[in-house]
Amino acid sequence: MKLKKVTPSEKAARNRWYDDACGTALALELVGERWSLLIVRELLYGGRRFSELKANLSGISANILTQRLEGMEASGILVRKKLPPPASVQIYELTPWGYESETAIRELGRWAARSPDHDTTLPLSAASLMTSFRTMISAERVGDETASIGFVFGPESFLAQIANGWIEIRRAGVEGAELVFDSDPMSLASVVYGGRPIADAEGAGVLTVRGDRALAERFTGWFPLPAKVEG
Amino acid sequence: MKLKKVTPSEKAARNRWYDDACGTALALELVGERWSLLIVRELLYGGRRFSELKANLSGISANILTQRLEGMEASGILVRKKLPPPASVQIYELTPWGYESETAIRELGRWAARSPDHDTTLPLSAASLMTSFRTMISAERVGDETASIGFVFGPESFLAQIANGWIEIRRAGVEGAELVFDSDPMSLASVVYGGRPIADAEGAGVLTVRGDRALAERFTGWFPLPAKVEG
DNA sequence: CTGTATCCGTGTTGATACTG
DNA sequence: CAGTATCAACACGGATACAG
Repeated sequence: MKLKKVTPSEKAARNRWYDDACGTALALELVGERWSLLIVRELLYGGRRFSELKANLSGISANILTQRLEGMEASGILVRKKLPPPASVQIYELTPWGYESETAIRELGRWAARSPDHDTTLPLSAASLMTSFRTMISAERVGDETASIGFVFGPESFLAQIANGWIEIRRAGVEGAELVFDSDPMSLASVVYGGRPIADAEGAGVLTVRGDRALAERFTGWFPLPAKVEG
Repeated sequence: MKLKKVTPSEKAARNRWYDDACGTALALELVGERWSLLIVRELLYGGRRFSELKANLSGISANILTQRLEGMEASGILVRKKLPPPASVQIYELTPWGYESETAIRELGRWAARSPDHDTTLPLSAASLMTSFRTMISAERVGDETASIGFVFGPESFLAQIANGWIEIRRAGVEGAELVFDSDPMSLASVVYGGRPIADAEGAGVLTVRGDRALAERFTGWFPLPAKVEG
């Protein structure tokens, strides 16, 4: 008789455990495997399809992505959904509890941004950049300004609402925004975090500004990077 | 001619990278390997020796502990120190930036504590328990109380200062504390998080209370666990 | 076209035994 | 006590083949 085949989910279930009541240890069991937390990051602004995830996680292979999605579905971090016809496509979406991991994701990023090894010139996904805005925004610098700002990155678009020194972001059309950046994530990052002047990026043809240009200039100063540790 | 030998640190240096400017991705490169963040957790209250780390990280093997300590030393998260004679022992201690990771560690723990898989009856190190107190303390429940509370776990002891609804903890002798718990981490956890009455734990001989007994009773109510998600 | 399963080479991880 | 050496098991990622 053939030995019972071990399915991937069974393998995941008996994965190594830290056997530790500490919540941090459990967090590492839940999302500590390679790629897991970056997948969650990509889902922070709404459900995504398999191929979108794969495209935004440069270097991940399809089988690993499948494994991670299975594992995190089993843990209750995300769910598979079938969009109603005529779309009828399958997407992966965070559960409400899955969305709650954003704070931890941001705190990890805030901490690591001070590393001597942090390199802001590397590629960046749209979701990373949006999350970095939510992490790095300085309430002091924003002051009492309110604004509605759109971001277009090829097929993806986001709408940000600035209020009370804070920024809320969701995937949405940019209609009605006072200001719209049309760019790619890396180029916008080079302006906001790399100090590149907007005019240079526009001149290089990698960024377009529509709407309130003065607001655009102010916006780029709202996200100070923390001082790096001596490295 | 012989090929150049690859040293461990060189190996670590060319470790797989996510190639992502996102701070969270960098954090995962820095402390995302198995055990790394738990080692940091053990160091949060001061430098520890190799053997103390190994003893408190149940299941880690010596070679892995060595690798992780090397890697995190290279990343600037911790340093090796030789204590002056007559101690003359070597300890590993977080750098100031390493200590800053505590916020992220706590947020991961806070998030995972809501998992259906969270099991508060598993073993726990003293550092985990102290960190969980710092994570879970409810300012509302503490109110305006101030107190000095000691914890003795065999050879380890900690001193906590309660003020402004918050708790600061350091390794120190418990002399002068208004209240001292003498126990082991799991037993104290069963009282604070498991609802076990202090009297039962004392009756079972796993916990001793010295000092302000009424304060001890109040203390056990200051750390509400978040509601679990339906699992 | 969108995923999912399987094979395979390689590198990482961990248990045990061992050394200064 | 503080690690190293060795070796087996597993995880990763790429390619490819398959399924809805």
